[in-house]
Amino acid sequence: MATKRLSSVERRKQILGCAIRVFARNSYHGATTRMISEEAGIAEALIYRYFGSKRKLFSAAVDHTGSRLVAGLQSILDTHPDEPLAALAALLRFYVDLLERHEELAKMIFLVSAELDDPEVREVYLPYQERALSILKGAIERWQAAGFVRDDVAPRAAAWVLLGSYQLLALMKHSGRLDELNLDVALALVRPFAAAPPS
Amino acid sequence: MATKRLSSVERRKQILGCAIRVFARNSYHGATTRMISEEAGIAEALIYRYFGSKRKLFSAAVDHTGSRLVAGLQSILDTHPDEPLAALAALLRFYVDLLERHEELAKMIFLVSAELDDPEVREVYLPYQERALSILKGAIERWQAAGFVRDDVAPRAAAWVLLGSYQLLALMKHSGRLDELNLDVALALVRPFAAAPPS
DNA sequence: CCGTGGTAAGTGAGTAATCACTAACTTCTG
DNA sequence: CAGAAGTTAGTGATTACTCACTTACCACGG
Repeated sequence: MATKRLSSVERRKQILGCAIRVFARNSYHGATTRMISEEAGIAEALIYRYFGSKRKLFSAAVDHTGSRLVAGLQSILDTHPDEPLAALAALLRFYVDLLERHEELAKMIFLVSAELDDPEVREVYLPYQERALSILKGAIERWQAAGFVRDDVAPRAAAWVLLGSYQLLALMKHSGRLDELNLDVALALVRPFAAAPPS
Repeated sequence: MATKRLSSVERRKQILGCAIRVFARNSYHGATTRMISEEAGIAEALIYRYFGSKRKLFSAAVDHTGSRLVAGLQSILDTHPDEPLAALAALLRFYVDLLERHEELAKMIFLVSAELDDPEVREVYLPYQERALSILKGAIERWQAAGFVRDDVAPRAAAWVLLGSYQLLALMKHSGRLDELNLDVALALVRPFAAAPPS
């Protein structure tokens, strides 16, 4: 077709992006390699030159998603080292931004959770989840030491809740109820951490 | 085959049960009508006599799942009308029980969330979700009036969080980390409601 | 008690379409 | 011109779904 010729690394990136979009819209089994090739404007066979199989392509998509999630969390908690309230607000904003401006990535995280008994998916995704949990746990421990967060909060448990918050927002979004995400919900998610009741 | 002859209502129930199991294991697109017929020990054609199409069968499975979820919530909050702590504990136990003893149903809820941009699925599932939210919201409002729950908790927002808690537990379960669900996590989920810090 | 016929329950053998994937080919570009 | 980038035209297997058919059940007349 009128496809421009790309370098192999750029083409790989492009195919991966298109694949993520198609997987997000149709789930793994619902997406076809033909759909992906059409989204990318290339011949179906080219996918196999770059990724070998549909399954490996999906694994690459999961890997990309996980790495973006971890990178996002890391950067947020790095830029607010000792401002828990700002950090938590930024965390929620990060989630919402993911849901609204990077819908494909958001859907992928949800999709991965559903496809989590595929061994290959587990192997790629769970390490990222573990890193995300440990990043959150570390932040909570630091805030506890600084007296920002109640002492009787268990850091690992709180990390689970913060990570899981994303699932709640995603559920609201996919239900078409993200508009209900207001200060009330944010407060309900964040309140248990406050050393003193927030103003 | 050696299939016993059943009445139409019993056969319908049996096929639905098998379909839920197969859908839960393979997601909608991953499950095939052949798999379902084999699970039920019947000819594939019989599925179409009873349900018309794979999609309608899935809708029936979603409907069953939603109705079980709502019924469970309703019964829990009915049996603990003015004991918020007992009710919340029962709620978490209900979720965990769903995850451990009715794995197919648990997986279905997760699966529905992922398939939520299919209009037919939305149409079947969202009303159940709305009912679940309003059941939870009603309970929280009653507890507030009785002084069990802080006044600055927004009932609808809290209902979202309680409903979303299930997603967190499901994520832990599918990650193989349900063993981490201890008092700490339960407390992190429930603490924001307490009028006074729980003992 | 016995057949017996009507009907509901269930099956076998397909259909066209689509799936993931491949081999042999062409075209562009440094 | 060599090799990398990309395509064409298929492969057998599998998909959701259908149709013509058979079997078991049961009310009812004798």
